[in-house]
Amino acid sequence: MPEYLDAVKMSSASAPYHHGDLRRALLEEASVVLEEAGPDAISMRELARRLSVSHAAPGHHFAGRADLLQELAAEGYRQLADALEGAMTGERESWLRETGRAYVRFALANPQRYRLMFTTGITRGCGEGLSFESSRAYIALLTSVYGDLSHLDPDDYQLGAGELRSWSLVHGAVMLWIDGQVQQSTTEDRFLELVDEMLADL
Amino acid sequence: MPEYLDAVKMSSASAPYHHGDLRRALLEEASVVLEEAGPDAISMRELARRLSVSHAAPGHHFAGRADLLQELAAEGYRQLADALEGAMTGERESWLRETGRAYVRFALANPQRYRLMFTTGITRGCGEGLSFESSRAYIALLTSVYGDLSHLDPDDYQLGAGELRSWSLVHGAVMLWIDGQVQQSTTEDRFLELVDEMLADL
DNA sequence: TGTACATCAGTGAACGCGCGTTCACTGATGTAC
DNA sequence: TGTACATCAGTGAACGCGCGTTCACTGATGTAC
Repeated sequence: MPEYLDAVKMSSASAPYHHGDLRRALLEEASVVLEEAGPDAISMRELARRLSVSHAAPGHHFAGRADLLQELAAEGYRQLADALEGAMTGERESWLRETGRAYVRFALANPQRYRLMFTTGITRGCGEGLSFESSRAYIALLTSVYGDLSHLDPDDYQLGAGELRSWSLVHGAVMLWIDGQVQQSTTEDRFLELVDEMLADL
Repeated sequence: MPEYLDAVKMSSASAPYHHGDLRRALLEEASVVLEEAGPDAISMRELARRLSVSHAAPGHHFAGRADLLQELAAEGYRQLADALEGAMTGERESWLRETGRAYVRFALANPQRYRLMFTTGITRGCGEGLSFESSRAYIALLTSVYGDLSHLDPDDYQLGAGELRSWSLVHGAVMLWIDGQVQQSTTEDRFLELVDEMLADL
């Protein structure tokens, strides 16, 4: 029983006037809708419907639809950054391969979240939280390619062939999979094997 | 002056009752809207508005919005297939690199068309025309990787690491660019240079 | 401990939007005789 | 060459949908005294 239902516990069977933690419930339900039907399927009214709440209620917790989507994306970038950073615990030689594996696994576990993060332009003109987390993920990616970044001047950074190659490889594989472009009969396990093979001699 | 305006030529200044070639005009205008604002921005009413025609008129030429989008996608796949096939005229060793370059250039010249083709699921349950052209493009891609495909049994084909690597690389680079994930200050020319570098030792 | 009151998080009705699709219609075109 | 008629490609009004957002409101909560 989710924590935000605490408010209901002691009350009668009829729905309580206050939800308990509608904000969190909205984010959780939005995640469900997201993976069920993609970013476009998320609407304030749909979420309200699913949570048996009036369709104006979400307005008290998010400035608007865009605000909610940014929050979802930020969550995703945080998880992705954590995963990438966590993949660089072993020896330096393994970083590139391991972050690649972690990257693809995150995306395949959260395909529509990944799509939201990378193909909807949600990072354009976004809030601080989102841009902080997405920067973290990008820095982790750069680190996996170059190791130490201390010699790198943030104000003078230019996209390089190294990170473009690695990022394109994982992003491409992931997007082909997510968008159903990979031959139908390929199983997820088989696909991951192929990805590992692809990353082995990166 | 587009050919479909022939019908207007001889008439007075007032709009003629019949358009001339509304079907073609719809496809052309849809291409414009597509590149201006992406696949989601294409609607039958918007196209009708732009062509100064009643909003029900497009219904006489396309079974529905999906039908029109499939036609746009099919056009794209035909162009892509032509470009890839055209890139394999030199010596065998250059095929992979040259098709890669052609692939990326097609996508960067038609970014939203590319998005329509690869990220909207438009090929699922599509008509013959579309699936024929997209197959042509895929076969060209396979040919660039393996050369002769005659030993390959179409009924027994399984996705291999070779085509996954090449396709992921170009698809990934292209999608990152199209979705604005590449550092803003990177120019298109610079990006193409990086892509060529990336493809040089494929 | 009790009460007044501010604040917060809900409700539900309403507005305005754009969309796809359907329908009876009508003007223009082309063909058969 | 002229005329009757079928066919085609438009029109414009209407229906129903879901959406985001706004608004005056009200019920619940928590705090000050």
